[in-house]
This record gives sequence, structure tokens and C-alpha cells, in this order.
Amino acid sequence: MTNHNRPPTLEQIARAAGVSRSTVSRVVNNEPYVRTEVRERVWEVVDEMGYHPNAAARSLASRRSQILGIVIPRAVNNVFVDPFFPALLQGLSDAASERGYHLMLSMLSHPSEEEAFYRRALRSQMLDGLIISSAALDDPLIPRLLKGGFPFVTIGRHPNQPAASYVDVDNMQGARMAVEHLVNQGRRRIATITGPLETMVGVDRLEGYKAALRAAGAPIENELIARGEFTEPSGYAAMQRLLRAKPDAVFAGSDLMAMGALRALRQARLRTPEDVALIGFEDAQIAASAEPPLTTVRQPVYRLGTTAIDLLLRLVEDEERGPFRAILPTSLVIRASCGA
Amino acid sequence: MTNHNRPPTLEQIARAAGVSRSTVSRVVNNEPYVRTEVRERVWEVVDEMGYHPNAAARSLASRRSQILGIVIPRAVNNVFVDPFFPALLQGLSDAASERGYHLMLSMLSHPSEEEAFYRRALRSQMLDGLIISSAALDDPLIPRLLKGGFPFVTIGRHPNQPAASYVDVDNMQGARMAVEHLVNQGRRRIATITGPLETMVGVDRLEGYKAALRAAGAPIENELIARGEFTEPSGYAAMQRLLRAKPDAVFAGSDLMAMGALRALRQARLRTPEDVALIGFEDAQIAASAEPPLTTVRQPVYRLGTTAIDLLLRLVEDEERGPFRAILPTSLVIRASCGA
DNA sequence: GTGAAAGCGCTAACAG
DNA sequence: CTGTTAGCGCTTTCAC
Repeated sequence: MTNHNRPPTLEQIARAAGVSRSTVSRVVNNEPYVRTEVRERVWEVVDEMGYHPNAAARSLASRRSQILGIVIPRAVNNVFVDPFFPALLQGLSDAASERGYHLMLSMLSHPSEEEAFYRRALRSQMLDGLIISSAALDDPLIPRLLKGGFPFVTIGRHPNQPAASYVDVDNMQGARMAVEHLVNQGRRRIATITGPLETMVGVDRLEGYKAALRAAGAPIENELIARGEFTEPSGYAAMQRLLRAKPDAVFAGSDLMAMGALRALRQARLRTPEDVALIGFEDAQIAASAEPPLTTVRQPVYRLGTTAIDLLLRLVEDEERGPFRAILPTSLVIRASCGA
Repeated sequence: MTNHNRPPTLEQIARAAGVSRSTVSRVVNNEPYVRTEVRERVWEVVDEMGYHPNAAARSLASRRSQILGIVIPRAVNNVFVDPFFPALLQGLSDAASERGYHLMLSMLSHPSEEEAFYRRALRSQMLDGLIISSAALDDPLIPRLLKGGFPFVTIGRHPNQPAASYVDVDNMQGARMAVEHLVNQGRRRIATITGPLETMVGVDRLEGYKAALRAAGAPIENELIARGEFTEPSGYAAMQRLLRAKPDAVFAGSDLMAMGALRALRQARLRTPEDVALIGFEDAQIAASAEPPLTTVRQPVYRLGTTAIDLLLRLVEDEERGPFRAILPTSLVIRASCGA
């Protein structure tokens, strides 16, 4: 009883099929150069004995784990409320799975955990590549990965890291479309609620807002710009501040902030869209069921995930140098809140 | 140049420190029986050479991967909108990380993927244990894991699987508290919007509702019970159906459905809480910023995650037999919507 | 306390 | 096309 009822190994399959380990390995890995006859015989034995390759042994010998990491810095304090992450994970998960990879999730609560993460997951060679979501612009992980030549892709662009690969949505263009739409509706005092300006998303959407105003020959007034944190309460607070400036339209940098703005407007007895038109950004589920239904800029979050995996695997499998970038288009979803 | 600039191995550390591989292994794994002097010398060399153990080699030799899996069946169609999952993942992630484990995420889109998952992740011995979130009561994965003796814990109880370990919140008690509160406020026609009754959560919350009514000597009327799907639109639709029965209070099985109900009430020109009182379940972020702020049953989602890891690791590390169960308490968060 | 020896189960050249 | 030969880097007895 030397065998503690362990699952069968390559060796055992080989013996049972009357071939060598190499041959079984070739068959199992769908490699060429095996006679059809032999191939079939091996598969039979594999099925019969219920063989399945051992992941650790495979990784050790091939120096590939078939595991990709996804890190989400908790600093992103809206992880809990924003539907962005589940959709992104779904995209990453589906794409990874389709290409035969597994996904390892790390939510880093504290900057100090980045260090631990780096040691445990990366230096232990447990990951073939890494996706980094919503990292701060000065995230220390990024230069470190770059220096180590480790394959990674960020969700959201990092313009001061020219060697980094990323996928992003066209935030500027999306914001611009939204504001131009408001301009075309004849709105004259268009305000905006921005996200944190330490994030690229926050900045880009604000830039889009400005670009649209400039294109329309309208002035950019500071009192029409209020900062939020991508959350509902911060949108509510920002809208209250904006009320003094008497805007007739608001472009919010996220649907959640738009919901907050809507609440502030209602409380101030201002009608949407009659008194103040409103447009959000993201097209989350709540947008459609808001009152009035929220006009918003739709961003393809799921595709952000699948695209990130595509780019990452080019880096990992093809050993292309990169950097690779992808900017996905946004589109304006017109509902009632913008008054169109 | 036989060394392609690979990270140092145990062997190399051993040579550099003038000891054997075994000794370095002991030091790195904090095992006893190494002279302090030697121990320190080894650590020095380890730091100097930047050594870090290779995960694959370790797993292969020790038969442990230090990886736990978390599977989320996509059948849970509200993964995208419900803040439940991010909070749960955060709890799982923090607890796993603290105990030195990694987390592998699998979102299964299709029942057929369960098969693929089982083969790829479990049979390849890549996981030490598994967390299953919100599985259907008849999920085929569960009996299969049970038969294979694989350590796993489900989020949400599975009463027809007496051998399965799980953590859950006290849904019945939570629902009961909510409805009793409405009774105490003098409400007489209390309706409920349930979740899908194929899920244990859905059933348990409905049972709590019934129990409270029975305890109050009130009749249980079918026309006061409407089914939803845990989503906002389904809550809206359910509330519309309930209006015919002219309820003076509603207990919704989730905050999202409560939000939908609120919308339907507003549209019907009924005031909350004056005409119809409302209580939700979960205490998601939106609950606090609803208009009026939503009274709700708070469930400790984050702790659900950390507790699941605790139970799982007892199964994995201590090889205790189990099954282990944990039911976490809920509490009523009173805001304006219930009229208190 | 410490070291030697024997794998863990697989892939990857390289012959033939 | 197929088999042989070497490892991959670590843990784990078992002597000493």
C-alpha cells in the first residue's frame, strides 16, 4: 500500500498505455507528432484512469503557472458601491478562462500590502502576468514591475509611464459628447461634478467638459465646477455647492454622482430636466431606473476586462515588447434627464 | 552562462551560507531545530541575494498550494448591481491574505463551465479549498465535492446537504425583526416582496415575515406577497402588483427591491412612510441616501467572508471533519422609511 | 541541530 | 514519430 490513493500520474498512464511519459505528455498537451492510433489509445487510458495533469508539477517544469493576477487597491474607496468592479471582473474572468488561464484576485487594503503582495505573488513566480485596476497615478507597484520586466496591463491610462501597457475608455471624448449634447439643447450654464483630480479618469472627464465648452465658444467658470469622489453622497454635496451658480445643466463624472445631484436638485425643488438637465457617466443599472431616467455616457466595462486580458497575453505568450494600448469608445445613451 | 539570470534557488543560498538545503528550508519556513547563529546567518544571505521560495516547487513537494478558490455562479444575475459581492470578496481576500493564502476567483457563466472548472482547478490539485457563493440549492458541484472529500464552505446554507459546511446570516430572524417592528408601529396590512423562492435567502426571509405575522396573530394573505428577483426593476414591478391589495407597509427582501418599491409608491402618489411604510434588507450604501432614508436589516457581509475563510481553513489545515456552520446575526437599522 | 538522499509529477531537449 | 535523459526548486524522511 505505497499508494495513498493518489490520483494517477503521467508515469502510470504511460505504463498502462505501453508508451513513454513523453508521448502521454504530448497527447495530453495536444502536441503534434503522435500517431493517431497511439493518440487515441492514450486518451482512452487517460479517461479510464481519470488522469489529470498536476498543476504544480507542470508549472515547475514549464515555468508557467497559467495564472494571471488582478490587483485592486482598496484606496478605491468606492469598490463597494460601484458596479464597475463586478463587471470588470466578469470580463477578465471570462477572457482568462477562455484562454486557459486562472485569475488570482488581490484586494490591497493598505499600501503596505503592496509590498507583501509583491513578494508573495510576484517574486514567488506564481503569476504569469498582472492586471492592475484603478491604480493611483503614483502607485509604486508600477515602476517596480517595469524595472523587473514583469508583464502587466493597467486598467486606466498612466500617461507618465510611457512603457506601461493599458486599456482605457475614451473618457475625454465621452465627456465631450455629453456636454456638446447639452450645448445643442440650448443649455447655457453647464456645470460639472468631477471625480478626484488625482485620478486620470477624473481629469480626463473634466478635460472633455472643458473641450466641449471651448468648442462652443463658451467660457469656463470655476464656480460651475465642483469636485466629488465618484460616490452618491459626494455628488449630492457637490450639487448643493453648485446651486449658487444657478446652472441650467450638469454633467456628472459618474452615474452615482449624478444620482446624488438628482437628489440635491429634487430637494431644492428644481425639476429635472426642465430647470436643470443632467447627464451621468457609465450607464450603470441605476441610470435606467432613476427618476427621470438618466441620460449617460456608456462605457464598455466588460470589454475593458476582456481587452486587458488580450493585451496581457500578448505580452506573456508572444513575448512581444509592448507597450500596448487600447482606448475603447464610449457612447451617449439618451434618456429623459437631459431634456432631449 | 548556464544561469539565465534566474532568481536564486535554495541550493544557491545553501552554498553561499555554507549549510545544506535542508537547513535553509527550515529557516525560511520558521521551523525549529536550527541554531540561532546559523539561522541569522542564513537570513542574511537570503536578504542579500534576494531569495524567495518558488511557489510551484513548494506546492509540488508539499502538496499544498496555499490557494483557495472562490466560485460565483453567474446565474446570480444580480452580481452586477448588488454591492454584496464586492464586500464579500473584500472579506474573503483580507482573511485569506492574513493567513497566508491566495484567492483564485472563478465566475462561472454557464453550467457547463462548472465541469471545466472542476477539472481544471480541482482535479489539477491547484486549490487547497473552496468557497462557493450563492450556489443554487441543486448545484451539482456540491454533491460532487462532498463525494470527493474536497474541503469547501458555502456562503448561504444548504439544508438538504447535511454534510456541507456553510456560513449564513440569520435571514429569518432579520426578516422577523423588521416585520415585528412594522407591527409595533401599528401597521395592519403588511406586504412583502420576496426574492426568488428557489434560493434559501428568498425562502428564509419570507419565513421570517410569516413568523412575525403569526406571532402577532395576523393572517397571512397571498395577495400581500409578491415575488421579485432581488433587483430594482423587479421590486418596482412587484410593488405595482401589491398596490391592489392596499398595503400600509412593505417588507422588501433586499434594499434594491425596496428602492424599486419606493419608486412605484412615489409614482402612485403614495407617501412613504405616511401612507406606506417600507423596510429593506442588507443596508447597502443606497439605503442611507434614499428618499426617505431606508430602514433596513443590516447583514454583516464582510464578516461573512472572513468567517467563511476561518471555517474553510479549519477544514483544510486541521483536517477536522466538519461540517462547520456559522450563522451571523443581523440588526435593524432604523431610518425614516418605516415611520418610526 | 544538521546533512544526505529521495522524491513530488511534469516538460524539454535531444537522439534515433 | 517515439523514447531517453535531465532537470524544474523545494520538502521530507531518516541517519548521524
